[in-house]
Amino acid sequence: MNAQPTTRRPRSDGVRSRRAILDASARLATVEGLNGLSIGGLADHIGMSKSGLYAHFKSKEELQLATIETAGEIFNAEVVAPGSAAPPGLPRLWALSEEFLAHLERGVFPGGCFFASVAAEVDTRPGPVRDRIFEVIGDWVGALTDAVAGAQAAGEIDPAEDAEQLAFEIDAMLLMSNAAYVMEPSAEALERGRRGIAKLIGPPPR
Amino acid sequence: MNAQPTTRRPRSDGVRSRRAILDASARLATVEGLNGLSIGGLADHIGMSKSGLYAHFKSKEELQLATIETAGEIFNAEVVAPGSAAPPGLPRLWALSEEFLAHLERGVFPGGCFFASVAAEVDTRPGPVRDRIFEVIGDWVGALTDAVAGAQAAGEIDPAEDAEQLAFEIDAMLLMSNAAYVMEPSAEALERGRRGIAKLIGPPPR
DNA sequence: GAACTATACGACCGATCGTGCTATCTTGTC
DNA sequence: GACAAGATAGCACGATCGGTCGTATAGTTC
Repeated sequence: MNAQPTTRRPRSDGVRSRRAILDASARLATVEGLNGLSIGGLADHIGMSKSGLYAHFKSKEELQLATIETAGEIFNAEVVAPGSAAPPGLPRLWALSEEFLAHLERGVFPGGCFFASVAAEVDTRPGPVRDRIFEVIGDWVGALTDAVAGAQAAGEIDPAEDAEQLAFEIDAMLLMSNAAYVMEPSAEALERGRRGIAKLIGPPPR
Repeated sequence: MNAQPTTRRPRSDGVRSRRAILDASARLATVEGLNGLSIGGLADHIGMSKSGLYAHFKSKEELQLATIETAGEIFNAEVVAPGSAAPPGLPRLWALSEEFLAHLERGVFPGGCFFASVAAEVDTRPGPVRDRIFEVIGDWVGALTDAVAGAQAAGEIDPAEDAEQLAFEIDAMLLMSNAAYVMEPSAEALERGRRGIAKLIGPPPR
């Protein structure tokens, strides 16, 4: 439309602060919830004034949306990207599953899977926050479905199977592992998920 | 310690109010969350004054605990009891699953399964509220496990299977159906859960 | 109908919520 | 080193939070 020939640039310390805020926000939201997380509490947690923090966002909803974006990037970097690095077919499908379980065990988010934690909170509150969360979850399910289809194309999974259905079932195991692991953080919860997935698609290739 | 020989009796209108409060609270908590549900909001919702409502409970935590108890009774009456009425073995296992899916479809709780909704909120907050929720969930998983064991005893499921593992897998399908149904209330979410369970234990007997 | 008390209400408390406004630093550019 | 703009803190606001208190009402028992 037009030009802003001169400065609209953020400052270096500003972007550093913003990153720190959103990083803490994404992690804290899995414990306090997206709505339960208060501006003041978040500011205290990262040693900043409430108004100083708030100056980075126009509203709490914008903070929530930015938090979701950051959580999505973390999830992508910790789970989706390394999982997708595996060769297509069964290896990739198993890699995605194992990376998900591993990110639980690593405690990437203190309250378990960010999107599982947050979806339960906002699933009945229409608005852009809910919409964006559903989008990211849809992308994840899509990645699983694609991996299933890849395994079918490679002849490792019966092509007669409904790929979306199988992705649903695998995701069910992962989500259940997440819930069980948050309740009682032990290897058992993760192992049960693994065993469930193995029952669905066979043992991990090696 | 001492005797209160005479009147400590609640009044009839009191118990009616208390029931109405807890009934609304259990249902609203699946939308607003156990912490997100405010005393004032709940009072407005049932057309009562905040202080009048609050007089029934010593603290918000006690209201939450009573709410959980009420939700447990509802869940029991709507799902566990009718499911357990089916004959032991596969019929009962399938009945429990179908009753769970049916109570989602019936919209018994506007935010889906009460305990799934609320567990995600309190799973990282130690205290009596979390403890009680985990207990009820444990009872539910126990009922599923018992039903699996019953089906094994009847020779309908391979006795070599780990009953707890199979209960985990069935519960995973149900929880995933719940999550999907809350996101998009359509028969597809329920049907996917059914198909997943059928893959685990075979089609429902008739 | 009198006496008792569970119930319900309105007013109010201190704390905290999200959100602005303003002044003071800090950083990057010339 | 001056200067503009970005970043942060201080302060205050209206609303709402969980919670308390005194009081009026209505159900129960005799």
